[in-house]
Amino acid sequence: MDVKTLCLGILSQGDTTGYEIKKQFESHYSHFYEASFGSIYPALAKLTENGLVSCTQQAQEKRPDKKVYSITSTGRLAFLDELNKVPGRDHIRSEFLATMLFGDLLSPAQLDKVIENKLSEYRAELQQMETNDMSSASAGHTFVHGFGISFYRAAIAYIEEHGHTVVGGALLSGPSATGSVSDGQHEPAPLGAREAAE
Amino acid sequence: MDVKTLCLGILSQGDTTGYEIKKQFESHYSHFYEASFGSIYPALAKLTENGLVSCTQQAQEKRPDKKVYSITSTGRLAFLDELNKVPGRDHIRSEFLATMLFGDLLSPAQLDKVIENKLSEYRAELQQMETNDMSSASAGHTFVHGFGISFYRAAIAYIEEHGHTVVGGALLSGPSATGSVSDGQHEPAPLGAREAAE
DNA sequence: ACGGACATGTAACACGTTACATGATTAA
DNA sequence: TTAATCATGTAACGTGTTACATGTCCGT
Repeated sequence: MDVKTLCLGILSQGDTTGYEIKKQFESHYSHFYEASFGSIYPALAKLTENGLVSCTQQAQEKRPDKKVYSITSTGRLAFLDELNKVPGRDHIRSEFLATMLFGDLLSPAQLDKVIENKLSEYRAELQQMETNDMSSASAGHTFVHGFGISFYRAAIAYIEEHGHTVVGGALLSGPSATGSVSDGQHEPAPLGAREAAE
Repeated sequence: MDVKTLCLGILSQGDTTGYEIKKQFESHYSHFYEASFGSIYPALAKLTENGLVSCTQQAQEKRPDKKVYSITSTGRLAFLDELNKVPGRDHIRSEFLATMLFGDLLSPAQLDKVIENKLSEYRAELQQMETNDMSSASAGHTFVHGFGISFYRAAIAYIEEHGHTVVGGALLSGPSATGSVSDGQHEPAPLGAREAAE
């Protein structure tokens, strides 16, 4: 689902501006979709060009004209059409998991740090979501919000329970995992000319 | 994490070809990363150009030369360097969730179909993962595999428990939204304050 | 005869990010 | 004065997908 469609969806819930749409992405949608101004404004322009939304310019004293967008009936149909498509597969894009996948290459201390970091990140995210007031949200929003919470809970529980197995694995297969591991503050190898020929 | 880095990681586990790398993406990595030939081959070429991998051409009778790539020591360092970066935020990219978000626009029947479809998809995925033999996998692979399983379990449980709330919501927001539904004992607020004191 | 596995690669295209450009207002 | 918020937009760039090009071998 691209930014154009997501904008259309947001506009289906009420008229608003590009600036506001960005803020919505940052607040409720940030856990599974995001968008920057560089994609939102062109998306809105394109939608207008295609007649899926209309735009009312509101002159403002000392600021750029505020452009309030409204979804048109054509736009509503197009969005419904999009919603009726069979949704594609989900993807968990996670650099954390990628790191764990190759965790055997890291020292136990580093792995531990990565795990603890992600754990507190997840916990913070979870707490923030749990304190969110959903009482005035639509059923759909509430559902998705709850999904996010349940994802974070499962992830936290899993990592708490199994994170150590990777650290253990690293200990066993580490070529030079001697006691001198010290803190993660060690000199990382130079590898300078890596991008030299770019 | 881009395809170049992922290829480097795969090559850190043993020499192989571009074709084989693609197959690995399809088999164990498909749940959270993927890549096509159109990105793998150029990535390998770039890595070779930068000296992070080396390539041994193996002439074959009636096929293009098979190119077996090996990670170099420079490549190993570069990959380690990458792993030591603080991993970025995770993202759940899900068209299913996007659909649910705007679920109020769909008819109960359609919503139900979407939910049931996703549920069987998840169940199939889960079953496939659960029957996977991980006994010879590294600790990292096992961890990530388990993470996936626990994600699918949580998702299935959540949808089973709360999917109906969205369908219910759609029913309520119909043309005649009788304001008398307030029996206080109803479905809203699935999660959130539920176990705040856990 | 036809599709699929093997095996590599290129080019056009889509889509999004980052950084820049502009510029007023308000709170620390 | 510094930063944030308001408000819109463009251009360069990165990164990846899709579709194409090339050609053999094998099973049905």
